[in-house]
Amino acid sequence: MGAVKTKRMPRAVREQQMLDAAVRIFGRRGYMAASMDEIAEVAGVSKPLVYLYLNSKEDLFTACIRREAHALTAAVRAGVEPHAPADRQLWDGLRAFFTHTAQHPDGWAVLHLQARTHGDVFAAEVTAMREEIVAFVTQLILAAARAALPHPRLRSCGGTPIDPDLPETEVAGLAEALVGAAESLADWANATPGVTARQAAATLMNFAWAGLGNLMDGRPWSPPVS
Amino acid sequence: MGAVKTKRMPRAVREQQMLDAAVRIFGRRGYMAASMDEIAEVAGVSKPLVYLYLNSKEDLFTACIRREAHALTAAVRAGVEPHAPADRQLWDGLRAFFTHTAQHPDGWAVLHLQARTHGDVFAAEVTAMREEIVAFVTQLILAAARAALPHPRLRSCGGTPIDPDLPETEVAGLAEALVGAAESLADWANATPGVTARQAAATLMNFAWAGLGNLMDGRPWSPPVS
Amino acid sequence: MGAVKTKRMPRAVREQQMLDAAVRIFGRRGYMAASMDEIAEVAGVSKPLVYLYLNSKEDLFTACIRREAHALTAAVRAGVEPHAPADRQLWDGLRAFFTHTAQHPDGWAVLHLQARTHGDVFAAEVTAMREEIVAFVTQLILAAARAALPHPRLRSCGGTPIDPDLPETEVAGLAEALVGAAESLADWANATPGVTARQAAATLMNFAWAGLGNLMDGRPWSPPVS
Amino acid sequence: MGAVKTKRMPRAVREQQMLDAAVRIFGRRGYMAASMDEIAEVAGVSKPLVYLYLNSKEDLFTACIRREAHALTAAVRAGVEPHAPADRQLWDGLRAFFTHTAQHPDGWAVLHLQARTHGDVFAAEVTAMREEIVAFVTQLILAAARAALPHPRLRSCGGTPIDPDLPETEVAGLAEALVGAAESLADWANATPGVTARQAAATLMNFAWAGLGNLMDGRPWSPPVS
DNA sequence: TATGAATGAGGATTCATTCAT
DNA sequence: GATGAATGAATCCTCATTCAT
Repeated sequence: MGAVKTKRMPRAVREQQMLDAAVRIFGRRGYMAASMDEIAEVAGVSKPLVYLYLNSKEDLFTACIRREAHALTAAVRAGVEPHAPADRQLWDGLRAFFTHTAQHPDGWAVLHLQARTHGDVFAAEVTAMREEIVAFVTQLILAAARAALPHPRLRSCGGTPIDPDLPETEVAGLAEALVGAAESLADWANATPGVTARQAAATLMNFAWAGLGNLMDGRPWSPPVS
Repeated sequence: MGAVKTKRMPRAVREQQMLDAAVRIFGRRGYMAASMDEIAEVAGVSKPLVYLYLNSKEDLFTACIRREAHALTAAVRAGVEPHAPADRQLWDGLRAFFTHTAQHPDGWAVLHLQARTHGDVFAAEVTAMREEIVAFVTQLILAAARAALPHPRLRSCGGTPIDPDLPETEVAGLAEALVGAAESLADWANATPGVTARQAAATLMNFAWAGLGNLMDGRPWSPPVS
Repeated sequence: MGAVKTKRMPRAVREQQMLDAAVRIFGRRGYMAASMDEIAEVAGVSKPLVYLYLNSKEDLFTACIRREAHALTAAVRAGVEPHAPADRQLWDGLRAFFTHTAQHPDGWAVLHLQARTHGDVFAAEVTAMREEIVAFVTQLILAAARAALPHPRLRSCGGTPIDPDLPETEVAGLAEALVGAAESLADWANATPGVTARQAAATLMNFAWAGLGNLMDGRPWSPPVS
Repeated sequence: MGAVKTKRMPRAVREQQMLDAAVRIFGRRGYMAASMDEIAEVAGVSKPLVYLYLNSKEDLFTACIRREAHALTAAVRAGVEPHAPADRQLWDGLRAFFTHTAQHPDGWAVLHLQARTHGDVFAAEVTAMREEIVAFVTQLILAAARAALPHPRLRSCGGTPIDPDLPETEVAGLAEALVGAAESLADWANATPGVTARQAAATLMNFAWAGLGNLMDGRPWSPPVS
């Protein structure tokens, strides 16, 4: 069942094998339900070796989170051209994101489901990554807002914050919503056969960009007085 | 510690005490880390009684999920006027949703974090609720689309799906995105001091309604040819 | 092999059974080599019950030390008449001591061998008891010194310390030596067939009270007829 | 940390380094708590080399005991002049003993604490050494007795045992007591700041040679000026 | 209705020990 | 002569679950 038993590998290689196995098991069973026994077996290695290299279940899980977080952000970064217009950057980033989550469902489960559910220590680890992404999205939103400056309602105000209707908290909320929607769609795309990364990205772009566009146009939805 | 020890309560009351305790512990510790011992203690009851009434840890957790799911959907339903216009319904529903999740953080944690992380059996339980909400949102989207029917591009088509540009999967994706964004914002609002349910709802309405509005207007964002 | 399996005992009884087993195993195997498994088996009980009642191996060992220390000091105290002359008190105390250590070899091993060898926490536990005994002996030595006051060289000094030749550290050293000798003789008596508690006590009285020098002078201390 | 890593040492040297490390670790952590890993690290050597040279943990511990036992008896022997009077021999021997134990606390811990606590095999090893010392002390006691022969009560008996009041067991007990007192005082002196080897020896000489009774008579044994 | 007493099963972790180079 | 790589076997401890009353 486990990996083919190859003996005497250099440490670095074995460590990757172990992380592979761990991500798989943690992603499928959950942090607590995962047993070090199973992880070792899937890694094709004895349990003591796992401890020798990775110290403890906690450390192993942290290592998984870090590796997967790094892989995900790297994938997104690699998909984006830094100097493209904001909508293009978002589109590219989302495609990269959905592609990666579709190709690494266990890693995505580790990040999105498991890490946030098993203690602040682990949660903090993902939060760091998430904040990086939220910051990236926030920047895109602001860039888009700046691009929309010629709009009459905005033209007049040349300072910062760009728009009184877009205070910091509001922008943070928008970014949060967008990221949350993306995360949800990733699960949905993985669970719904026939939905490609491209389609998921298109759906979200439609949803978000058109919405944000209107926002920038100064036509925000306004709550009833109630 | 735990509930005051009162003897000989009617079964229904005792059961609620147990579920209260269980939701609290499951929500805070997670399904696996929660111990029946602690739950019984917090409930102010002996462990065998918990088993007598609720059978097993699994059943207890399921009961928690059901109760909290029911409470949440009931709260949302209670907040919405069925015959109001779609945007009003969405606005009311979101406010009810954010209010409830803010007031029942442990219940929300059970539904949003724990139930989805510990096996398909539990996940299915939330999925049912989620689908109900997604269906509700889907309906609102379609209602909005219908309301936009006078629009030239849509007028001509009288069947279902209403619009060739809005096939079923697309609408499902949009609803999914909206719900996902709402879920994320609930966490964000709970974690960010000073963000009220109303603000969270407004943020999401801005984000979503304006976007959907544009969509209905036939100005969808279109992906670059790449 | 273990105790007869009797079910459903009140907690206090079971706890004593567990301590009995633990003292036996700890005394024979040593703290670290003793396994909770074996202790549970010898106690005729499942392992979880041991943990339920006594928390951890450490706590269990501490409980053993305390119980045995208490039993030993109680035995010595019970053997001594508080108002008898010093030599009589010493004689009685030693007999009680050697009798007890002979009858509870495992308890004695726990106190004398194991507790002192496995970490300061445990050592401190015995040290408390030992200091009590050393204090008792110190008192006897001082009492004897006072009784010897009529001696010309001592008569003249009526203050404290009674004798410039017996400063505090010196007396402490003497008491330490006596107690150490007693401890050693307890092991020796247990290991040497045919040596009774009475003989061990007599040997030590001779050694300590009369001194080897006096012994040579043919004036050995002789035990009262009792 | 650990010894400086020097490569390619002759076997004998390496072995001593290992024993040094082992005595230190065994003395401080105890036999069972000591790990071969730590010993190897402190010795500045890889674990397989330890096994290559010393076979097993058991053998390593035995080697430690032997080396330390030998060192201790050698130190005592070196301190004693074989043809001096008995009291002088005892005095010198004790001083050498207390000096050595003070200078080699880890070795002393191995002999006095660890070796006796972890199984008969090791205990036997120390017992051998102890018996040698007890025999030496026994001889001194007998020598002293012979020196006291002119005493009326002893003169008449020319056989062995020299004195009906000093049968073999009795003498053995006295020697045992003296050795036990010495061992205890060694611990006490090591633990009590400001107590020198000389003072410990004097205390024990007073105690043993003169006896508490004589002490009270104001005739304490006094160390030669040396 | 309610519980004190009890356990089977399993999980994380460590350690002495050995290959293969 | 020396070591990085690897493991079988225990050990402590916890937990969901059930009797017997």
